Amino acid sequence: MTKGLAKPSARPLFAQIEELIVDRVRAGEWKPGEPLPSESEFAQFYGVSQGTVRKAVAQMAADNLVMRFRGKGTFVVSHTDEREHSHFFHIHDDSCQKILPSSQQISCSKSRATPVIERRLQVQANAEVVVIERLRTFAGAARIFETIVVAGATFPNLCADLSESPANELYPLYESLYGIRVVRAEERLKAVAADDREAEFLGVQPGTPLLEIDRVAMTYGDVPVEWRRSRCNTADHFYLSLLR
Amino acid sequence: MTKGLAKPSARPLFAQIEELIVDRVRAGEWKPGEPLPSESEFAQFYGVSQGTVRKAVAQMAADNLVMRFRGKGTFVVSHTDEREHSHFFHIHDDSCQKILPSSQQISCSKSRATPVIERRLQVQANAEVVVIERLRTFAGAARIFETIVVAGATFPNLCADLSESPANELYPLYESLYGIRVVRAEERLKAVAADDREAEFLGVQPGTPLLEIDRVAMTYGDVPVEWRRSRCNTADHFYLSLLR
DNA sequence: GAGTGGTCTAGACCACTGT
DNA sequence: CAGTGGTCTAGACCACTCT
Repeated sequence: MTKGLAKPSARPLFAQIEELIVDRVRAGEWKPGEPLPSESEFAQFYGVSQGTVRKAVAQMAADNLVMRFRGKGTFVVSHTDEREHSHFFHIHDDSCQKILPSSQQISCSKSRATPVIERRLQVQANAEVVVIERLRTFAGAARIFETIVVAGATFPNLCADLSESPANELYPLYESLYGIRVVRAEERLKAVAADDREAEFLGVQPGTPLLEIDRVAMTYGDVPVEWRRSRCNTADHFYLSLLR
Repeated sequence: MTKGLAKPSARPLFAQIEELIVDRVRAGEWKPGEPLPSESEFAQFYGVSQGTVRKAVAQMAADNLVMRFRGKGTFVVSHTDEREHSHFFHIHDDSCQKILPSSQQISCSKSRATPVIERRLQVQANAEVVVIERLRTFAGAARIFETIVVAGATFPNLCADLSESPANELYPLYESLYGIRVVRAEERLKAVAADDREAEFLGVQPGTPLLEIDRVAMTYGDVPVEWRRSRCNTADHFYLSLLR
């Protein structure tokens, strides 16, 4: 009957509603795992039809920000969820089974951002950062040497937190201890030669080809959270990429 | 008012309509680049509401089977489209520009399927296949050595076709000459050492780390069409993978 | 102006989960 | 049972394209 908010805006109503709800999720109004208000509640609150709210929330579900269950409700996704474990991990073994590696920490220390880190993490020149080195193992064999860098300002006590409760997966920890949810990532893949240190940790000859995965993980609004460089021995494994 | 087809089926109506329309596209009722009937025509034809057709066709658009333009209509996508060029090509240079390589054919010949080809291309043991070798060049430098295998039964005259009209991109050619549309692909990435032949073509030392991309390209219904192994010198380039 | 896809509404019915 | 999300319908209006 009436157009509702009747804004002369170019953006569709459902996209505006989506943005409003995403902002509230982002602000922590509902924590990971908690239910959002129902469609009808949102519709009443924003003065739009239920169909418009549905389209907004459906888009959030497609973006993996929320999960919907018929008869139960809509819930903020959490890296703590079983099904979210290893969401960004794409290594499979040669028989095409998805791998769940264990992690062993080599070091954790504070340092200063190098130029490449400044650019990829979008931090100030010479900013304080936390650097973690880890070795990841599948089926008893060390396969990945991993260097992880996060901003010290954002994760002030990460090394202490990790020594208190060693974590196999870091993203659930970022979420539970620092309230930061990784929602997307960009990975750049190259083939490189193992240097001496990597070769020793991975038990291969220096110069052995390794698959380098250079990842920037981002939270809402494409804000970088973590830079990670994984060097993988892909003798018995591969990185799976599905294109449509 | 009425439920329409009123099937007691578990699958939603829109999904059934989608399947019916996809089957017709697949059968070639509308060729790549041609317009589909309008939403209202489909709605009348199938005896469902326009909204249900909309949902079906929207899903096809999300799967990249069709493209929709307001005021114009819905069109079967074609690899001949400008914007579909290099749709499955994910190599960028280190300044993050997407690369459009040129291709130089090294060889094209008929051969017999090896066990790995049988499995990946899902052809009979010892089936006739066409094997193409190509060298791909960016900015004057050879960067990718590529081996391509397709079923001989499906592409009987491919070598002759290629010598007649050398093609930089093969998928538009599969589509225009054989009516086969590649709609999705699975890529497996590894780091490998260059063998002597690859090293010579790529101008590197044997043993140099190369990024291997092992791709199976598929048409409708996940039927394999082509197997391709690309070995890339990633000294100045990377493979981009976006995770959400 | 007629036809296209895109948005928005309002209401009905369904399947499912909780109590 | 009331409440949730999921499907389907019917109709209105809009922005855009072609003729």
